[in-house]
Amino acid sequence: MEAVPQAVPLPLAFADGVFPAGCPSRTLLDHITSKWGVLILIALSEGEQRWSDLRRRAEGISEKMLAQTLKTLERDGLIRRNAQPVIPPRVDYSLTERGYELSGLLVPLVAWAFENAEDIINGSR
Amino acid sequence: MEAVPQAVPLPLAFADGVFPAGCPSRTLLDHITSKWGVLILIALSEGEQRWSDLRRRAEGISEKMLAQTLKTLERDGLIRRNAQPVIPPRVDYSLTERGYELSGLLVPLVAWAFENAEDIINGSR
DNA sequence: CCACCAGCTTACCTAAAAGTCAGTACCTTA
DNA sequence: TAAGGTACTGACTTTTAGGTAAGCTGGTGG
Repeated sequence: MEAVPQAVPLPLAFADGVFPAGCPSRTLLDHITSKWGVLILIALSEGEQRWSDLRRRAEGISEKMLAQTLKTLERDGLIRRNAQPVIPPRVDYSLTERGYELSGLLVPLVAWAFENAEDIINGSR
Repeated sequence: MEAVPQAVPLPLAFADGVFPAGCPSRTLLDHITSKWGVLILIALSEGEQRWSDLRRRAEGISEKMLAQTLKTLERDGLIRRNAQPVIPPRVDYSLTERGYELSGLLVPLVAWAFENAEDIINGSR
């Protein structure tokens, strides 16, 4: 690895961007970077899944938080809820276009975290 | 925009990845996706900055949370603290290589959030 | 006739995150 | 002599996220 650059080359328009308090992007960021929000979005990036699949996939999530997180993401237009009127009930969740766009950015981030986590958290600097 | 794909084409190795509870990546993810963690990392992606700059940049942050967030990110090896022994004190913060790597993934995410936030949060679906 | 499945909702409670505010050190400028 | 800038720390309180556990629906299998 080469020297660490002191300024980022990425096209930034954050001059007065995300930083102001009360900016809507703060809220949106809170939703998608919430403890379970990321996991759900990542899980759905692998394709449509039903309630019980998600519950199993996002290990440790409670039903309450699953419901809450799904509602928030649906309200934000990131995921789609498809309830089939069958008995026993069957509800499928999937990403919307917008959610898919987002997950494209989220997946590399989570992958990076996954790769670096052990080194970082359990010492071995 | 075309049809929404049902499965993501990205190379995923999450089969038994981030999802297990107690996995270190959950902790790391919590650090970097914390309310202020993202903002600080993004701010530093624009280059080295001192304490008071960051305080102004991440509008609304308290001194306590700034200190706490900086410490966590430093412990994770994502940022570097450079204290000069001058009076009045001067402390500069910058990204490490690892932090720079991460910010490369974070910046597009935040940019996306910034662009989509208004639409999403204030209706106008 | 009872229990069970899936997909929730609700009420209640705890723990963790974050805010408030005061204080500290040291020197400079008014 | 007093106020102010910089980079903090610590005590205390509030807010919010999250966990636990129970209940509901309405057919179906035992």
